[in-house]
Amino acid sequence: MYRTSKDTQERKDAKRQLILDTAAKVFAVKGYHSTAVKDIVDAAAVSVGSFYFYFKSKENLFTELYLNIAKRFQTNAISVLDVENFSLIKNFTRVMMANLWLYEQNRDISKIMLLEAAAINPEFQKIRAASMKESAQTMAVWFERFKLHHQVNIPDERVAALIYEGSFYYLINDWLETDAPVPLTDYGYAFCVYNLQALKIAFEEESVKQYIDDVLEELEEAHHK
Amino acid sequence: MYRTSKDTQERKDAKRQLILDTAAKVFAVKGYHSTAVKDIVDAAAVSVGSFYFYFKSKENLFTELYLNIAKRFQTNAISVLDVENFSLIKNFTRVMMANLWLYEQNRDISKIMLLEAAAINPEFQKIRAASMKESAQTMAVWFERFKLHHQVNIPDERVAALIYEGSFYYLINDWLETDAPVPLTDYGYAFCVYNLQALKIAFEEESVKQYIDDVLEELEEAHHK
Amino acid sequence: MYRTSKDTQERKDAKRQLILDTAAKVFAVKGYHSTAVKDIVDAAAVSVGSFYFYFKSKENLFTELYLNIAKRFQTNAISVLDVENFSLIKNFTRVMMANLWLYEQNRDISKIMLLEAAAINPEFQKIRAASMKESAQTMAVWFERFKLHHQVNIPDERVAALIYEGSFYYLINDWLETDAPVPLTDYGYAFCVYNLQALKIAFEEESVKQYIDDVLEELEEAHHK
Amino acid sequence: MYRTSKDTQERKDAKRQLILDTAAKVFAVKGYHSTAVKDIVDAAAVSVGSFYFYFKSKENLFTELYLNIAKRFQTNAISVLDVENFSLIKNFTRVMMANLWLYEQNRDISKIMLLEAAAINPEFQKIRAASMKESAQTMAVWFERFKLHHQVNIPDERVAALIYEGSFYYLINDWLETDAPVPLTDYGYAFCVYNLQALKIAFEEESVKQYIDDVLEELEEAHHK
DNA sequence: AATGAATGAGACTTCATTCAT
DNA sequence: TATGAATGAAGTCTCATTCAT
Repeated sequence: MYRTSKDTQERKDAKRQLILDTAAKVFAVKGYHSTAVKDIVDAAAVSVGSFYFYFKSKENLFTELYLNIAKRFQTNAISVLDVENFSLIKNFTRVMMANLWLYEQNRDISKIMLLEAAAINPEFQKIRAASMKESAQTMAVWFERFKLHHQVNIPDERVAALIYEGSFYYLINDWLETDAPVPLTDYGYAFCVYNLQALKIAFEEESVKQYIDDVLEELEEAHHK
Repeated sequence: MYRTSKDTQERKDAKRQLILDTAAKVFAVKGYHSTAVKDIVDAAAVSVGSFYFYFKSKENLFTELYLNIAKRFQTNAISVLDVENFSLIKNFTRVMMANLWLYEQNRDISKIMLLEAAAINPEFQKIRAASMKESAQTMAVWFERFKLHHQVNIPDERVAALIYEGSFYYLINDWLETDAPVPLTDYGYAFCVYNLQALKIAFEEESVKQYIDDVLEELEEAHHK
Repeated sequence: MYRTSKDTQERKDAKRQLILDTAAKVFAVKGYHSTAVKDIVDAAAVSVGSFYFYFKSKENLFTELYLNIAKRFQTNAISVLDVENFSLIKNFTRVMMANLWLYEQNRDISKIMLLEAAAINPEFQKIRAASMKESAQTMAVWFERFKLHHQVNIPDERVAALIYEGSFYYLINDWLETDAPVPLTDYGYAFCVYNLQALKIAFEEESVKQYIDDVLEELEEAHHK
Repeated sequence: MYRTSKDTQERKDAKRQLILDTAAKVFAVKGYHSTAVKDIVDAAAVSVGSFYFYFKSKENLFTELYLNIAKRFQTNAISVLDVENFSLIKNFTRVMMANLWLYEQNRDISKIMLLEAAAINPEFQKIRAASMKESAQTMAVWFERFKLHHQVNIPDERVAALIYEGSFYYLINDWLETDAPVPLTDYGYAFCVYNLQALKIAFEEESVKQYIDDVLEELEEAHHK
């Protein structure tokens, strides 16, 4: 019994993950409300019973999906930081690009984060609001540090953080609506410039361009390993 | 025979509007999907039959609501422009504030625009996308003009327009989630500064502050008439 | 007041008849259950209120329509009889053709009689059954008389009457389903032969053909006056 | 896991059939349009969900019911034929009686076939018309063969087939309306005589009576096995 | 662990009829 | 008489969840 329990656990985990991944795909295409549990289990080739063995409810599954993704985004942004050796400008640019890159890698998931999550139901709003607040908070801390070390002009860090997040999400959102999307790098530079200038950070265009190329290359490399 | 068709028409219009307004309120509280037609008609104290006499379907009503609002925002922004006499900076600041002000006036409606509209169903996405595209287009034209007349730096107007819209919506969104919201003017200045700087427009802080005060006063005045 | 009452009455009757006629047309196209009162009043360009001023209910209107038609058919058949001067064969042939002719003249109405009337609701069945029984009874009396005056073989008049009616209705029914119907005379002869033979009545083909031509001519003539 | 898929399948089939049979009964009493899905599931003691698990819609169920019956009637008629050894008269008589017998066995279902099916809705008319056309076609082929082998007089086989079908359905129809119906044999002879004579087929009364008795006995026997 | 048949609350919508004008 | 806005009961169907196997 004990010898097989590890295998069993692995199989369980795999099935759970399969349902989670499939759900993400289906939600992205049909939207949360237009997706029936049956749609998910059919696509994943598992039974309704299994679905409810692994997840308490449809909403529960969605919440888990949402929080998972939120975490991944946070992690991804941090992965490109090198606080010790890089300048704030470089780190900021790298974070912006890392986030754009991650969304580009996961169109399906992005749609869920941005479009669906907003309208599940009043209860879910709280979860979403908390997650967003946390994310903005991280940004606000950054902006504080900018103020300490740079010649910047940010009347209100919290507002700035929100605006930054919004600018990011809307850009992505538009990109998701477009069927044949433009490559990320085209958006990237304009996006970085807009936000760097918004904070009144002085930068050299060539440096920023270089930072962008570098971080994208790194991310691709890490991804293909 | 009905006394005068004018009376009747007026009563019809009033009832239709009542349903529309009530629906906006209920949607804002419960969300589109959690709101049953029954909830709306109960809140408006009309019968289900009346609902379907005035609107083809629940989704249809929502679409009308959405497009109405979109139009109002467009109109409101234009109302504060004075292209002949005002500088671009002044006009831009006024437009930004007019939009913020309108959302502040209509919390319910705003919630619908931003949160619900994103996830009605795949068909509705098209309507929403078209509306958003139009809105961004207006902004992009503005940014073109900035480039002609000012010392600015906008690598890509379309991206800039999207980012601007996003910055706006996210700020509002956060404000909607907060139960005891901060007065608009506090957000306003930080918001204007962020976006003016983002375009690398040189401005004097005091002038911008003055523009903001002026336009808010005007809007209030026009509103109370 | 009194002077106009006759005019008023005429106008009332005309409107009532208009609704009745229009209803017949709409029922024929959409069927009783798929036809809404609104469909009828729209087609007749009258108001819902008027409809309920003249008729107690939708079912009531249908019943009246049905009984009207049933009566017209009875009357029409009788109109071609000449009991004194014509032989039974001639009279029978003339009746068969008169009925076929009347249906051909009123496709709409026929559809109602045959297809819709059968499935209004359990209550209406009684009305319909009574009407049909009466019609079959008339036929049964005829067949009695055949037995007295001719060399015929009819084991059971009631069954024969039913069968005759059925043969008639089914032929019409098929003709109604066909989009480009064959002219009546083509059906007529085969129909008459079938039923005359069924009763084992000896007849001369040429005479029957002549009877058919004569009666159709008469009916057409009477119709165009 | 379900013990055996065979058991499960059997239970599924049984439940499906239960719903089908119950629906037939309820439709026969209340008529298609007056019967709510709730009426059927209550009568069958199953849930609404089950109804829609087994059938796509109320109309769908009805169509299946209708086509099933149509098929059974076709099959039943063929079962009494013995083309090799029996004369055409004998075979024709046997078919007529087999059909009458089957309706007598299934009053409920018959009512559906004859009365309800005519007025479901315009779309269903096509299904019904096709089914009836097929049935009449079978008969027309028979009549062709009569012409080849017998001294008959059928001016138009297609019309004759329609008339025959009509005579049959109307007889049954009347019998369905009557609360205390006459035994079948009483109808049977008169019916056979009418149609044999209608085709001008010479026959001996005693033989036909014998054929009738024989086939009814056979059918009863086969039925009780 | 797994299956999928079964459940039933609840959603949307229609439409015959009423009634204020 | 005439109008058509208003009503709400009733109908069909969906789907998240449960549970016997």
